[in-house]
Amino acid sequence: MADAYWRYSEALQQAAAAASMVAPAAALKRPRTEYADIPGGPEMLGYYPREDDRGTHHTIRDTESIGASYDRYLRNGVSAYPGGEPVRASGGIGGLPVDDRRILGVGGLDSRSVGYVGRPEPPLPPDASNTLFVEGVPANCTRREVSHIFRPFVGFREVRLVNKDSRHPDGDPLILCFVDFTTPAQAAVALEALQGYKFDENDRDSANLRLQFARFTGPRLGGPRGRR
DNA sequence: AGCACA
Repeated sequence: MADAYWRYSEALQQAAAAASMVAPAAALKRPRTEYADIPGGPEMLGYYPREDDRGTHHTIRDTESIGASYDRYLRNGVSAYPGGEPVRASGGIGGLPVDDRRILGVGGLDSRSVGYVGRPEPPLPPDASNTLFVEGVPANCTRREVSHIFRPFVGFREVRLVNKDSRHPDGDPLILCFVDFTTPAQAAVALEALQGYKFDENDRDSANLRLQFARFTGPRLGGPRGRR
């Protein structure tokens, strides 16, 4: 898992470096002659002894070229960088099916929850609800502990734990968990991010969380077995 | 479909 994460970081750096190398805008805005006579010029980027001559403009230019490189990187995608295996946007980190688009695009249309890089929000499933149904919570788990897991997610409202008897007479008591979010989109973010979350990373039992959208109880939704 | 609270 650490391996996958490491490769991801490396891919980002290499992609950015490659993009800046070939970006024509960068070549135009950085004439070789400017630091051809400066020993170790490229390493001195951002440092100018005579700031009255060079400061402002060059700072802006550097920012622009970096932005251009990043734009190019975004357009081409991670898999465009030469060499190495492509890193997929939905690549699982340590087996976790984490979709970084959903994580980065937290909140989506809701301007109050903007705080990350804006990305188009993936379509929500038709059964999406603002409440998550969570299975796999250990029996000795407290409400406070579950809250610690879900609280960082934008739109988190509250968590409810419900004790249920095991179907088997000798089984451990089961804990059902419901987590409320403000919007279904915010619930979807937490669902994707915490799917398969290992509650105890040491315990061999390592209860994994299974998250779904809570289904609506009671008479509605087109009758008892209403499939539209 | 081991889905409850309002």
